[in-house]
Amino acid sequence: MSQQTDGSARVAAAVALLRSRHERVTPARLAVLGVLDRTDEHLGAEDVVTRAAERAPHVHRATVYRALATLGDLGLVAHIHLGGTATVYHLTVPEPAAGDARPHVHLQCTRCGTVLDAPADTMTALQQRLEEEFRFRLDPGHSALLGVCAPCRSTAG
Amino acid sequence: MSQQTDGSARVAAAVALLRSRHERVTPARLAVLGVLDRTDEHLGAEDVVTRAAERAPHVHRATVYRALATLGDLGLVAHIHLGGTATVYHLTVPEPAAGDARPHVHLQCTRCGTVLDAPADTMTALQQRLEEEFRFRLDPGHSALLGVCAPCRSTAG
DNA sequence: CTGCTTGCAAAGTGTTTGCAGGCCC
DNA sequence: GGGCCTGCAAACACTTTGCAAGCAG
Repeated sequence: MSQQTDGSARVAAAVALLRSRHERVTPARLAVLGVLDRTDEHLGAEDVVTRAAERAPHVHRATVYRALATLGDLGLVAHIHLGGTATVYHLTVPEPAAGDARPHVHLQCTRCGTVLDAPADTMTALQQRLEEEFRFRLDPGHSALLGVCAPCRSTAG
Repeated sequence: MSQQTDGSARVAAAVALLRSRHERVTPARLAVLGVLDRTDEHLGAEDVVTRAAERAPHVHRATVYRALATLGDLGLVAHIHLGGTATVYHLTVPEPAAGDARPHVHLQCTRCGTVLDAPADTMTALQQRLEEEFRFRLDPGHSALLGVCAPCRSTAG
């Protein structure tokens, strides 16, 4: 495994933000950031715990949960609710340059559990409508949209 | 037990459907149906447990969960995922006459937890789009849309 | 040094399961 | 009666909390 440096641009930016907020940069937090930076898939808290343990020796479950909460409050990490039950986390790229990696929408099949990614603009219209009609600021990527995927529809639909 | 209005049209219809499927009509199931029929709010499993206990003496937690699962499989009860964590249940009116009470969309504020109801057609366009582009059959009411409500936006946003 | 963070373990939620007995049909 | 349904308790997965010790700043 090319243990790519923790010096990833994203991690570096995250650390910078932590410092600017006078938040401590600890091994546990670095491990969590590193884990999230290293994958493009969505990891559950438990997955983060497991992978973080590979990076830092004794990161405890509770510590990871606390780190995820803290980083979440700082806006460095965001979570998505899949299936209405599972919560998965991902890094919200804080790179000044990067054009704000707009989170895509998640479509989850209630039959097979598969998660499809739809472009962010899929919900733009809805977002504007909710804004106008209800003054409700929709967070498009915060929860997955549930339904049945194509394969499952033909299987027994 | 002389219970008020268990003779609700909806409960009666539900019972009829249970019988037609050769499913047993038990006190516990009747209690669950009665509880759900009696309110228009969305109840969590635990709420159903509590209220069901008032109707039937010793309905156990596990029994309520099993009843909700069974009734769900039969299409008599549906659940919605709020906030991505809480699951709430409601009766899906099986009355032949009723024009299929299409469930409305739920908008939940991640700050104050309030749940707003938006008309079902709010997501019609999105639904069609997902259908065409991904062959994904969206279930509009299955999970709440998360975001920030008007009051909370002005409060600190 | 100061006190935010961590580790650990235990307590909490919310939901599910194995069994023996009970009740619907 | 037969077999599904229930009650009970324990198992479960996930997340949170109380403390004392540890380390960042």
